[in-house]
Amino acid sequence: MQPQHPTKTKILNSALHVIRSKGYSATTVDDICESSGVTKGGFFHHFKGKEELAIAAAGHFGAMADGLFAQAPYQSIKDPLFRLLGYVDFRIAILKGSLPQYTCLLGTMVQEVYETHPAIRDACAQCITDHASEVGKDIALAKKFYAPDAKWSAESLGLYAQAVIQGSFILAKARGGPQVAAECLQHLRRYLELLFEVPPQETEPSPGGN
Amino acid sequence: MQPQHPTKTKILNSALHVIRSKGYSATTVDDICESSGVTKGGFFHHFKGKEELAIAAAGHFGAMADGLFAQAPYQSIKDPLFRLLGYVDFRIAILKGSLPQYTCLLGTMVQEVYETHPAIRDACAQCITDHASEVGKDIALAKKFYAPDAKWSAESLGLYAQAVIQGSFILAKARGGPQVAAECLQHLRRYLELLFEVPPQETEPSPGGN
DNA sequence: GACAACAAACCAACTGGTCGGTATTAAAAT
DNA sequence: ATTTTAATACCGACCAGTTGGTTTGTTGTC
Repeated sequence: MQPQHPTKTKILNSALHVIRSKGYSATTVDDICESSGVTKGGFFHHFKGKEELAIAAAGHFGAMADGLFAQAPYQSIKDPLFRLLGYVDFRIAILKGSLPQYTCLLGTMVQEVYETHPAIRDACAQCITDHASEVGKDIALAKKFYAPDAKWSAESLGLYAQAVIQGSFILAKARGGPQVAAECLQHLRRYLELLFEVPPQETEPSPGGN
Repeated sequence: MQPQHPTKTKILNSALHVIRSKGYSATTVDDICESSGVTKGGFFHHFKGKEELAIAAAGHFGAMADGLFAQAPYQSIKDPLFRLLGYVDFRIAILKGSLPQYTCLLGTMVQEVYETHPAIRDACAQCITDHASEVGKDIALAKKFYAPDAKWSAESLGLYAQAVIQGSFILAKARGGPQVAAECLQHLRRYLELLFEVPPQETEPSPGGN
């Protein structure tokens, strides 16, 4: 939101990476201090404690993700259905680099702290829900045009997409690489194509993109 | 496998529950000792350390799951396609009780330790893969009969199902209840129906009853 | 009396968090 | 213009409690 202090941002960015690779409980405040080049005093000046950091990190991650998807090329596609498919393709495309780079902080954290740290859980849940309903907007539009009488709700399909994404990250972690995740997202894409009865070969109605 | 010492089994069962509710890193050896009524000496008599416990717990969980699904009622369905759909329905049906009861230990642990404890990760990955390929058997059979020319592989669809299941657990944890998970699994079921072109209303070809 | 199965006191390393202090900047008072 | 005040940002030694793990001791059984 605000420009924010560079030190605080550095801490948050470090938290993003460290927590995604070690999990919340296993990352120590010292880990984050070392990784961000801040001392303990500095850390506790900006955050009341580890839990507050986690909550802030969830928000930070959510904001970064929002920006990433808002500026992604698929947003220029006019048709909501193909924009939706573009979203899935984009999620496949960003499965690059090391696991902690493309993995989701929110899914990682909720799973660990859902019972022990309700405040962190709620922060994660909020961000996930927001993202799901953002995607859900396109789903709702696509439904209106292509499958107005379908039994399923746009909201539940949006959540389903997130479930697939989160689950594919788990498999990617288990197998040590993003290939399974990509295959899972291909299945998700196929499901959407089937639901909306997309003609088999039609990939994209040539918007303006590459 | 072997009858195993009752104390060891008690420890493993406690580990199952405690780790699923607090995660691997956050559960202490003392937690498990207290929860299982064993002292530290007893614990370290049976396990070299926390990591070995986690690996054993993964195997224990996998074995329990194997038993659960092997004896589930849907196994009596003759047709592999409807047996597959029965599997999904069964997974929906067992979403009862508190979150740590129906949640998956393997998915919880890999996500936390995939980088820091390769041995645990591999144990989890093995169990998940085994379960996926067990389900994959029915998928392969169903494919042979109902969709022999489909482009997707039975293996990838089996992994996809696991991804959906794991992801739906994450959403359930975030939202504090199993309802989202059930809706996600309904989408998975619908995907399978669409892939295999199951007639809309046909639910089950009446095997031997519920 | 040997050995597995446990009990429980104990330990060194680590963890989240505190605390007194310093550097820098900006407003306020002179 | 200069001094005073004060607030912010940051440092790093320190602390009390916890952690995984060890050690020594006890029990029961073959």
